[in-house]
Amino acid sequence: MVRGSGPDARVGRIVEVEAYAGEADLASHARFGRTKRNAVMFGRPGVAYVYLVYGMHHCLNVVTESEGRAAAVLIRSVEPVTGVAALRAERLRRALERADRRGPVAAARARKSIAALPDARLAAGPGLVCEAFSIDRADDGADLCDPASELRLEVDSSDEPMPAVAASRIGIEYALEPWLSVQWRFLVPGNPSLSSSRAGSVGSRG
DNA sequence: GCAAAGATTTGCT
DNA sequence: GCAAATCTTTGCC
Repeated sequence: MVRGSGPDARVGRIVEVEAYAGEADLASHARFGRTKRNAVMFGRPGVAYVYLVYGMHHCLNVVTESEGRAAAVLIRSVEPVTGVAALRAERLRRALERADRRGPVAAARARKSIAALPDARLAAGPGLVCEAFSIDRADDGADLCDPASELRLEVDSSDEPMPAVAASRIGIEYALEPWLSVQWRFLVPGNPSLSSSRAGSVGSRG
């Protein structure tokens, strides 16, 4: 995944994703049909579907199926590759934004907290990916396959192929079976940039 | 028109 | 371990 170009580019490897497959998938935003929010999911593939979750965090998805079929892949975790300083700076900027509303003590805590983060943890979660890569609703509908796009997907052929295992999806307790426990989360086992908060406890059976 | 819950993260108890 | 922050969408009045 790439944001920007030249020396200022921010680049990371996607190491954890979740699939949401069509209107029948009771865990998907498409389960109630087409809405203003999920409209791009029904459009052509290779496009970014970005939405605001819990009123505060953005999540990045890649539309996957042909037009009219509402499927997408949620980018859950990214391993920073280049532009690490910029990723950290953006995390810090966002943390300070939140902390400043609670006073100087909170701001100092936020600085310390971001500074202590290992590089690998800068985009270790769907909301954090969007913070570190400055992704918001402005990117909704962007063509991720166009090399000229500010935000895009690229294949690094020099990379070793990464092993992936399947696991159950996260944060969809409202869904019914079989959608609740279908193994549609895919991750690179042991990668230091995997999301941690709920991912660990839900269990990542391979 | 209003209440409730959500594909999350953080900070305090 | 739990609640808060905060806005979009659904579902019911």
